[in-house]
Amino acid sequence: MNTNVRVRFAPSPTGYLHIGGLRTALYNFLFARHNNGKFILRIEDTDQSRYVENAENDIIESLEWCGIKIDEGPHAPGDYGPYRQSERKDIYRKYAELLIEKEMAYYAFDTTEELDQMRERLQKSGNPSPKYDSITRQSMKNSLTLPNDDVQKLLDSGTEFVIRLKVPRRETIRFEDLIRGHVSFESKGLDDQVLLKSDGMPTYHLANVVDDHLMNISHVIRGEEWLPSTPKHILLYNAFGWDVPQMAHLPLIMSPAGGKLSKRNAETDGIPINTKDYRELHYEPEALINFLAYLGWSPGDDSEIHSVDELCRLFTLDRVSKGGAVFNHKKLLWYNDHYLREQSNHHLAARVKAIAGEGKMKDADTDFMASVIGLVKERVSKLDEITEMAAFFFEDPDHYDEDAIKKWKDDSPKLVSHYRERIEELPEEQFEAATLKHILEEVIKEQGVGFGKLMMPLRIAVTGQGFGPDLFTSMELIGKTSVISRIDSAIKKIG
RNA sequence: GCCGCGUUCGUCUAGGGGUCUAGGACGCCGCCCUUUCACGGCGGUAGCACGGGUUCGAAUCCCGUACGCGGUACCA
Repeated sequence: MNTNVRVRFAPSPTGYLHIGGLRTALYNFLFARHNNGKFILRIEDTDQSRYVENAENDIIESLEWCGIKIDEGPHAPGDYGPYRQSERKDIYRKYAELLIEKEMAYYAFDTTEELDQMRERLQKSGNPSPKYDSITRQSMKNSLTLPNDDVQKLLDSGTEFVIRLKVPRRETIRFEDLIRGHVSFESKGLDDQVLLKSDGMPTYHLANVVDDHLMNISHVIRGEEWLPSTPKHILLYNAFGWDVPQMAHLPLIMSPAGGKLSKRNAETDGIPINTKDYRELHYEPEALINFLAYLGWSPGDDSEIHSVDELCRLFTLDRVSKGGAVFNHKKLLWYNDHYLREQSNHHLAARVKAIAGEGKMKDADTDFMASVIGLVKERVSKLDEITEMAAFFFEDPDHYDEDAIKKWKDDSPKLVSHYRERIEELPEEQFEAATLKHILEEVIKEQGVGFGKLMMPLRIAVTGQGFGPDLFTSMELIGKTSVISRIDSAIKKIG
């Protein structure tokens, strides 16, 4: 096994950490851990026009929330920094110029307008995707067509320029993708990619190759959207005379509506798109991670539940699938309720209190809250649902559920009143589930009715709902005084 | 349009020539449990995109077709 595995997650800070990006990070992390390697975070902030202030922090916090630990990155010093590309600007320029020396790249002075004109002209003559390539570059303004003196003059006068990769005219570029196997591209389909922009910043293509080499990256594991630009990267590695890292292109995460999971088509399906949204909506990070791990990968057995540590042990790239995977929100919820139930009542009690709004729930006794949670936790799939489901333990019902109220019949007030009389006689310390149940049994016997005839109206009176946890245990928890006053107001309000 | 990558139940997947009348999970449906709603247990529904090869034998290998997705920027 390779002992020098170094992989990187290289997001651009143009927004919050996308759920697809999170999975890419996760696979990189799992791969690194599985192979005793390093997981590196590199911030690809070379597009200054798209920079978003808080993005970098969000990326780091989101990864941390998920239990993905960064070995090297902007806030985790290592031997290969800096880990922000904007801070490496000079490096790229040096390497771009090296390429010019090697005649693998050239200066180009074309303005945006000239580029547009070229594309328009070519499009008119029937070329649907005009490229700046080995043919068109001959009629453009660059150091290949201009006399050396003119080039020097332009450079000296501070004229804006870019550096472009000189893509060979006819060459087949092949590489072995760890997930897809043999992949090949013809160079004639590639354009002379800009490597260094006119603002002096590198494009992704240059920066990524230079950094992966300088940072000693062994495996490039990234989304499939990068597959078509990989031949350009191979060309660059070859031009520099560097070894090409192992490549692995991950299948995309798709929206149920089809297409790459994006803000527009995912949120209409109720799928949060940013990792931060999952945190704010109180999803369990373990569930998200477990779910995401299985979106495009499986260990090959029938298992479904694994902790991050187990995933590290199990994860291998050869078990990553090739086809895109549709995000299945229901399954995420299934994972979520699994991880929720795994937690102790007391632990959950503290968490619920922390997220509860101002009110009795926030100030509740933790032991009491834990008992309540024991009753409701198997009925919810997300933490915040507990606050809704458990509300009646803390507050008297302020309204009665419409569907439930249909079970409140003409004889309900009478039956409920009988029960009320009986439990009122109970001393506080005997206000217990078993006793409460026993009394109900006696009442229905005396009245000659079935269980449900009293049960449902009682439930509605006490909880306001037609469903919920065991009523007797619930009443015990709510307490005698409150239960009786709830019965009284139900009889008054519903009739 | 061109280039590339894909295609097993609705969804995520197992499967790498015979053990596949294709296995698991989510979902859905039914039954059981039950004071309700859940949990749980049991059972069920549903799939190898299509057409050609190769082979004694193909979900598995090859070639087409269709469909899907991605790319086609001085964005990543």
